[in-house]
Amino acid sequence: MTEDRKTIRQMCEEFDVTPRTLRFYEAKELISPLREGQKRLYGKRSQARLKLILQGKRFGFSLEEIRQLLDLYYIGDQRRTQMTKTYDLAVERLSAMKQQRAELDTTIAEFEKQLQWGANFIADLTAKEAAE
Amino acid sequence: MTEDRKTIRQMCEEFDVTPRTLRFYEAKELISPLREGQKRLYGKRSQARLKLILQGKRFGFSLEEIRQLLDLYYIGDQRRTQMTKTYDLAVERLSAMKQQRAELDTTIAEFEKQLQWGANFIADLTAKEAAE
DNA sequence: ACGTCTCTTTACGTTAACGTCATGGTCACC
DNA sequence: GGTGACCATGACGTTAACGTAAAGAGACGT
Repeated sequence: MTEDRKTIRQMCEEFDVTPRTLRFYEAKELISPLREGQKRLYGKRSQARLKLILQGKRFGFSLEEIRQLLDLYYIGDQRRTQMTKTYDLAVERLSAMKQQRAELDTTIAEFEKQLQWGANFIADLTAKEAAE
Repeated sequence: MTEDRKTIRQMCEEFDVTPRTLRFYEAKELISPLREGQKRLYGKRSQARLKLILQGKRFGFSLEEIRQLLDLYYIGDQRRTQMTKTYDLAVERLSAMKQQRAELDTTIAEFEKQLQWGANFIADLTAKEAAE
């Protein structure tokens, strides 16, 4: 028993979110912390899920999409049909991510070229003004 | 004169957006089409900008951020101070994008591992049921 | 007992990025 | 000269993802 249950405040500091955010995620059934009386206690599982949620957000997934992805990580005892559906969804998502990475690659490349051009432009401006 | 001014409807079809979206972008000063009487006419510049806007959106930039980035592409006659500021902003953004790509890479990797695990899990389930 | 934290729930407010009418002008076509 | 088709400008509605304020319970120090 690794005894690492954290209060809401501890969670907020560790993951840099507000209490409201955590309660919001709970309302959306993304996390389900334990209760000690009234107070929420976030165990290991909740912490791991929150980490995944924040990861997902950084890649532009909506909370609803993230909720579905979480099912992949925490399967448990579902029926296979349901699982397969989730799995298929994940496969799609993965290919979307690869597609996105490809686009990101070319965008970065173009962007770097553009930046180089911008740098030259600024250099030109500076030269001109020095010459006056 | 390449005479490729398009109406709002033509733009919508070509870029798969609604008229409302184009007017909205205009209100936010992201595009400024010409006018023929009352009607909007989108020239080459507007088309190029729209393309960039949609690109930016796919990478999670907000419209406001995109507006700033567009200044980098269409500089014109600004003062150097302003330019340099914009340039610096772009450099930051580029490094953010590279960072994002790195994260994306590891996420894809983890995700693939997880998917493999999920596939095995499903396979197990199937085997069990077949055995019953 | 009192004040002060930290937690709780409930509920209304906010921002971005449009969607969705409602209303009205203009032009070609029949 | 009416009737669509396409355009315009308001102006109000919508969704996601929280923010923020109100009101109250429980534990703790003095």
